[in-house]
Amino acid sequence: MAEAKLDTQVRREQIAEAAMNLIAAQGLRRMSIAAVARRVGIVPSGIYRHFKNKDEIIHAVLDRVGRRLSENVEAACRECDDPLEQLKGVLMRHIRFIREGRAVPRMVFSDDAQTDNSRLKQHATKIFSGYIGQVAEIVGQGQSQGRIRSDVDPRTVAMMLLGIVVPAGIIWHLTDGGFDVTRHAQQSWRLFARAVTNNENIPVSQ
Amino acid sequence: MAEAKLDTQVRREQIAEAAMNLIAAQGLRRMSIAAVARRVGIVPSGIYRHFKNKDEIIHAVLDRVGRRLSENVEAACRECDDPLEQLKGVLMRHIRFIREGRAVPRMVFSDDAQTDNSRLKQHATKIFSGYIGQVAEIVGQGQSQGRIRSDVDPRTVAMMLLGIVVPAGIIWHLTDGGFDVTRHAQQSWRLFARAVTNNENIPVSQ
DNA sequence: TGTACATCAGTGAACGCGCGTTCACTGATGTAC
DNA sequence: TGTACATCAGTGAACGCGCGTTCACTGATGTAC
Repeated sequence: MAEAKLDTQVRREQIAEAAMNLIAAQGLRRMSIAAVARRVGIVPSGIYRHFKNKDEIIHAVLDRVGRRLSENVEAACRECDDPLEQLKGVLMRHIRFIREGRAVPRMVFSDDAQTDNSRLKQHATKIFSGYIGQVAEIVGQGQSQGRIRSDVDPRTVAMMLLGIVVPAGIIWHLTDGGFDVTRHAQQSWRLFARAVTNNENIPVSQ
Repeated sequence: MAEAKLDTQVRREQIAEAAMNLIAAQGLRRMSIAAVARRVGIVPSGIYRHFKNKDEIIHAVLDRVGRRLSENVEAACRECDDPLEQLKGVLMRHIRFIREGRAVPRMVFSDDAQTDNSRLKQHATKIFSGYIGQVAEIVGQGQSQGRIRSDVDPRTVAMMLLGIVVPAGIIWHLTDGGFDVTRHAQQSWRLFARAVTNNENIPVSQ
């Protein structure tokens, strides 16, 4: 093959990216060293020039997922000022990830991550609760602006928003895309907005 | 070992039960033929007297899970007449499953079930949407009784109820039980009830 | 500018492990006579 | 009631496969002189 030699920093990026895409498309189980190597254009053993073992690759993927989720929230916040609209932005962006097959839910649910390695579990927990924390912050702002009811825990609200996404993503995957996640998100959003806003305020978006 | 010989009907039950418990406790990945055999008190190859292959065992487990979820809904319906209270009953029972480590979420999310075998995916979808359908029926009754808003799709409401359970279950597993799912369910229920009830009606339970 | 050398990304053969599954067998159980 | 036989649950050795990982190697790249 005589593949071009590339710097290990570049390869690490490529490998993590390939691994993430494989997990999104086929699940953690199918993310084998061989499959990742093939995508990168390298021989399996070559992977070990850049990562100590498979777990390290998964950690790298988790970092990427965390970064992507974080960017999601930041983009939604930049888009507008109203916290409620920002929450809707986060929701719809996440839904778009699912629709584009770029969501990595199996990551967190996967057996491997859950039973074997407690370091992976810890890392996944960190990513997960980091995301919830960011969303909860928006909720908190909405509360101090009087836009969102103050008698609820921001983190509970954040998790409920995630609760719209997760089961929808599962069905979407199970039915190979044969489920209208966008419609579901819009319908759920109406309910969600009604639940969290002060009764006085009618939510801006339908 | 000279294990006592038992009828194949009995063994099938035992095997499916053992497999389900293994999946609930350790995930589908760890549910190996060897592990199931050990629990049943049989040699691995003995399993094949009662099931054609591993997939058939998973199908049997899916049937069990479906039956269990169904019983859950029926029990909640028997308990009281108010549809809203019934929904809360379904929610809290599901939460109890999680707390007792008897929930089998990884089943549905698992990589194997999702990528490889489309028959398993179909079966999982059937179980999943069957459950949602049952809950949606309660919602429909609530709507015709004027207890629940009529401007929402019953299935969307059902999925939202599930949306309270699923992410909570994930965190519960990731943190080895270090997350108060009951508290989360109660908090979420308040929001949920506020969203789905007619504004006129104040929900019965706090 | 040209040569000698160190660095290090990529190679391919080989390993050990766990797992699902097969197969010829054993021996207990229940039925036919 | 007692014996002969068919049935079939349980056994253990063996298999092939995929996978993660190791290791001695090759050869391109970039630096020192």
